[in-house]
Formats: sequence, structure tokens, C-alpha cells
Amino acid sequence: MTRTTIADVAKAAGVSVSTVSRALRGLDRVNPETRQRVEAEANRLHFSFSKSASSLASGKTMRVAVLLPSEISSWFNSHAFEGAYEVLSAEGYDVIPYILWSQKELDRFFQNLPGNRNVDAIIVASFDFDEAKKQVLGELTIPVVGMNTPSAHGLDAGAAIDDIAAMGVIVRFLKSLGHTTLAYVGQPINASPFICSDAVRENGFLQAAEACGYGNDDIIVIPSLRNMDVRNEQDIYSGIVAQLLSAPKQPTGICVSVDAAAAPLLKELRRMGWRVPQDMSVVGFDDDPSASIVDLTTMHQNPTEIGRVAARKTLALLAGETLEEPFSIMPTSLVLRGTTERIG
Amino acid sequence: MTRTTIADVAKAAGVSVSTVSRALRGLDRVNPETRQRVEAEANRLHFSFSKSASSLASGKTMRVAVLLPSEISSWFNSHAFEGAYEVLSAEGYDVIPYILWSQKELDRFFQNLPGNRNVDAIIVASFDFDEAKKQVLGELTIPVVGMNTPSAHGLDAGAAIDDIAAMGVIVRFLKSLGHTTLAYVGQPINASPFICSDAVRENGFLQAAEACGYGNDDIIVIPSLRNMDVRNEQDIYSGIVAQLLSAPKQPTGICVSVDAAAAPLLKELRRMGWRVPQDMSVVGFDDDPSASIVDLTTMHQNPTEIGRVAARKTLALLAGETLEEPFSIMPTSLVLRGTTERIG
DNA sequence: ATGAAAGCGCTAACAG
DNA sequence: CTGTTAGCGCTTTCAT
Repeated sequence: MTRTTIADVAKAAGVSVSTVSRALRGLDRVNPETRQRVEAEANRLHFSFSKSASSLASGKTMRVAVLLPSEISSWFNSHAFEGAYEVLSAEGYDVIPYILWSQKELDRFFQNLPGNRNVDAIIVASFDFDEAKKQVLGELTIPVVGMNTPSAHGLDAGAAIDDIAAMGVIVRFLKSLGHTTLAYVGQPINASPFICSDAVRENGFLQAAEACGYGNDDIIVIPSLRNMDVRNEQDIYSGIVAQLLSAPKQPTGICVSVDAAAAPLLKELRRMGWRVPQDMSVVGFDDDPSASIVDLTTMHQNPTEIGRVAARKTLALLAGETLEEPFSIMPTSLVLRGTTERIG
Repeated sequence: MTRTTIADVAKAAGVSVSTVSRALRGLDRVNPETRQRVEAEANRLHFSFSKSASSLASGKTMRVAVLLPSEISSWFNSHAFEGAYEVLSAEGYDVIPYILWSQKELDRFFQNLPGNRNVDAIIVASFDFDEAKKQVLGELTIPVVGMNTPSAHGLDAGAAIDDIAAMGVIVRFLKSLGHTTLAYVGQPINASPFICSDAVRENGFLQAAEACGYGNDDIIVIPSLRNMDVRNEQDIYSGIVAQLLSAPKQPTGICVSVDAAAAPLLKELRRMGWRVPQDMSVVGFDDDPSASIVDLTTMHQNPTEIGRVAARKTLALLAGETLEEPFSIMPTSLVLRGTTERIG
């Protein structure tokens, strides 16, 4: 399996390198017979193009970067990545994840990628950037597309759900069930310094609650614990339950910002003797596999599809097209399961 | 953000390209002052290397491919990938997933990658290859490392759990609990034509059962349904439960090949009126998040660590080192939770 | 329809 | 310590 180059194929087929190049890439202006011969030789010699050489010569890298905050193993990230991969790989692109755990790595990424065309496009998942970064992104000549990024600034396109509207649906649903006191529980364990759909959702909760006539005393917000010392999960959730139960007005309708936090919270709530849904309704967000396991009422979203749509926009942009609708709002829907019930 | 090349930096710093190259790559034989000046200019001009040019010139791509069967969003795959990413990216490598859903894509991968150094190494997750592929892999001059691949043939190194031994532990545990009739439930929904830890585990179950003195009538195996028509999940699992309950000798100890299948199975079992663990013990495999949610006794493994170890071996191989222990057995441990109980 | 030639941006000896 | 000289393997005009 010694490395064979296009020159080897050319020699074997008795043609020039450029002919081989054209033939193998399916360009026109090459005699069918010649093409056949070339293809046969290429095959025989196990030839394949060197991506580096191709991209150096052509200026196209056939690679797109996908920026992920914190981890690729989370439900959202892995599915969004997969959706993007699915459509991009079909067009021959390599899709390279860049997992950015910290600000430092973000900086490193920004320092290396932009300048010299190392990728043809960038897809960004979930996180928001500071103004300086947005600036840089905006100046980039390659397409930058978002997947559930909270802001469009600096991006050429994007696909995202409407967190604000979705939280509105949840709040109104809870109100319709007769809950007069509501709580919002932020993602308890959140290592990433970037993700902020959490903040957006909290905002949506607050707005909707106000619009629905809930007073300041009728709502309680338990924020994300970003910089806390490491404790075991159990402690974290019982702490949250403690806050919930010790509120002046005990909430009966709980919005949890992500399903992943809902399962342990439910368990803790029940351990403390509360009955869900009889005493308390709980609504999650995502509809990940854990939601169906614990029979959680939750806001459904489809990250795979978000990834696909983002990738399609990327492809269009790469093809030089102008998007009629650069930023798409992806659908979301409330799935009613067993953790919510009419109160009273 | 116009593309600046190493030549621009050289001109700006008043030195030659090769000096810039040396300076920026941290090689010795460059005057500290010169280096400073070069770095300053590079910074000012937002210079960064073109990977394509570097790899074309140096022969190193600084990229490693990770072959994944079916999906990157599964618990095992996403974590194994992440582990590999973690150690590889720290050394400056891009790590590129290749998700192979079908034989066709596997073929395409084999056709494109091997010949011309497009990656420096390949890491393969979970799946086994046919002899022809192993042959090709073996002939490859770049390192090929496995993560939980059932066979070592064609690989230069690997990190994997011992499925056979782990199943032995499960079977003996169930026996110790007094279960006289056992069942093995294969992964019910399995689109991939490659994964086969399933088959290996089934094998391990059979071997251990025999070794423990279980007769042919004392065990029942419900195989993976690979090529079945699409049905809803519910139906699939109730079908399994039906098989379990209609067996001549009804099993009381159930081994499920993956946790992901255990949660729905448990639900279905209970829906049919069976009490777990009182009437039946259920043991899973993986210890993924669903296991702790449903309080499942299961065999724990750490895919992230498997990915890390595989990546470290890859790095060592890339550095030309000879591994003292090319193939490592990764630890596994039975986690006792609430779905198992002494029978009778 | 095909070939020749000039790079793409960088690394790697080899001189100096 | 630094510059010169060749390529790496391919694409791309431009001729023919």
C-alpha cells in the first residue's frame, strides 16, 4: 500500500497529470475512453487524492469546523453534530469538531483557524461570543452558521429554536393547570463558560410569568450554579429541593431548564415525600431519552434536524447562494406526559 | 482578515521564510530576538499556518480519523470519541469522525483514506471488519488502533473491555442470587451492520452459563433483531417480554446486552404485572445515565477512558515508540442497584 | 480533448 | 543562527 500519486496514475494510463485530474473528478472535456482507462488504472493502483495537495492547489479545503461548547457527548451536541455531519459528509466534506472547554481554548481556536483557509466554513453550536469574537467572526470571509446560538450577530445564517416562545408555552400551560406559584430551575451543573440558552430560557420564563400576571412573590428562580465547588449530585439536587420548599410561597409548578436536570430533581422531590404530579407539576426541556424514561412532560426539540438545517445553509452559502431566510426558527412542541396535572 | 502567508510575516519581520517557520514552530537555532520579532509580526498580521501546506510539505497531516459505526450520538461512541479527542487535541491533532452507517460507506472510506496520507492514524470504535478489510488495515503503514473492537487482527494496538469475562461475572452473580433459569436479551434495535460486542456478549453469556452448570433448558436467548421491519418500540419490547414469559421454563434472571434496552424492558415487564426485582432480576451493561435513573444493576465501563487510552497508544505509535502492551484490557465492574434480588 | 507550466504555502536539507 | 533551494501532490490557466 505504498503511496501512489496522480503522476503514477498518469504514467500508467499514458496521459498527463491534468487529464487524470479532470477524469477522476468527473469534469467534462475528457474522452470517455480516456476516462475509463484512467479510472481503471487509478483503481488498480489504489489511488486517492491527497486532500492537502488538492486544497492547497484549489483553495478549497473540503472541511468544515463545528464548534461545540464543553462536550460532544451531551444529548444536544452529539445530535446536532450528527445532523450536520450527515448532510455535509454526503457532499464530501470532512466535518471536524472543536470542543471548547474553556475560554483559553476558544482563544486558541480563533487564533489558528481564521487566518489561513483551514476550513471552508464554521458551524457554531449553542454558545454566544463576546463582542470581540463576534467581530472576528463577522470579518471572516468564510460562512459562519449557528445552531441554537442565542444571537445572530456575527453569523451568516443559523437554525435555532425560539427559547423565549417555548418558555412562554410552558408557563401558560402551567397557568392553565391552575398553578399559582411557579419556579424556574436553571441547569445545576454547568461547567461551560459559554452556553447560555439557560439564561435565555430563564428570561423567557420571567417574561411569560409577568405577562401571565404572576407577581414577584409568585415566582422563584433557582439559577445555574456555575462556579460552585464540586459536590455530589445528590447534595446539589437536595439543595435545590430545599430552596423550592422553603420559599415563602411554595411553588407547585416547576420549570426545569433541561431534562437532564429533571430526572434527579424528580427523584429528590419524591424522596422528600412530595408527590409528582399530584402535589407538584414538573416540566422539562429537550425531550431527551431520560424524559421518556421518567415520563416527563417536556418541551420537545430536534437537534439532529437543527444540525441538518444549519449544514444545508452552510452548503448553500458555500455554493455562493444568497439565502432567502438566513435564520430559521426550528419547531418546538410541548409533550404532555405524567409529571403534570391540574392542581387543586 | 485577508489571508496572510508565512511570506508576509517574513517580509514584515525582515527575515526569510524558513526562519519564520522555525521561529513559529518553536524549533531551536533561532535567535531569541528574532523569534520575538517574528512572533510579534505574526500576531499583528493574524498569521496562522495553512495545515494543507504544512502537511503537504512535511508529510504529517496532524489529523487522525476515528471510525464510528452507525452514530456518534450513542452513549458509548460519543464518550469514546470525546476521550480520544481530549488527548489528541492536546497534542495539536484534529480528530475527524467518520460515521459509517453502511457497508457502502465503509467501502468508500477504505477507498479514499488509505492510499494517500490523508490522516496520520486511524482509531476504530467497536466494530469488526471482514477479512478483506483487516487485510487492508494491516497493510496500512499508519497506526490503526481499536476501541472495544472484538478482535485485534489488523490492528496495531487497542483498548477494550473483556466482554466475555464481564458476562461471566453477571451470570455468576445471578447464580449466586439463586436464579436457576436465565435469559439473555440482545440489543433489540440495532441498525448497524458492524457492531458486534452484542454477539460477543451473547457468547460470553452462553459460555458462562454452561460453565455454571445451566442446562440448555435453563437458558433462553433473545437475539438482536437486525433486519426486522420497523415497528414501534413498545411493540418490540412487549414482544420480548412475551418471549420471556412464554418460555417453557420462565427465566427469573435477565441479562440485557445494553442499558439502553433495559429501561424500556423494565417498564414493559412491570406493565405486564411482573415485579422487579421481587419476581425477576434484571442486569444491564454499560452503566449509562439511564441505568442510574431506573436504578439498574449493571456492568460499568468507562468509554471516555477507553478513548483516552486508545489515543495515547496512537500517540506513542506516531512517535515511533514500541508499545510494551499494545492491547490493554480496560476495567469493568458490576454496579449493584435495585433491579436484582435474591430469589425465592 | 489533452498537455505544459506555473504555482498553492510550507518544510527540509544544505550551505553559509 | 539564517538564507537558498527544492520540492510535497494537485489544480488551473493557457496552448495546442
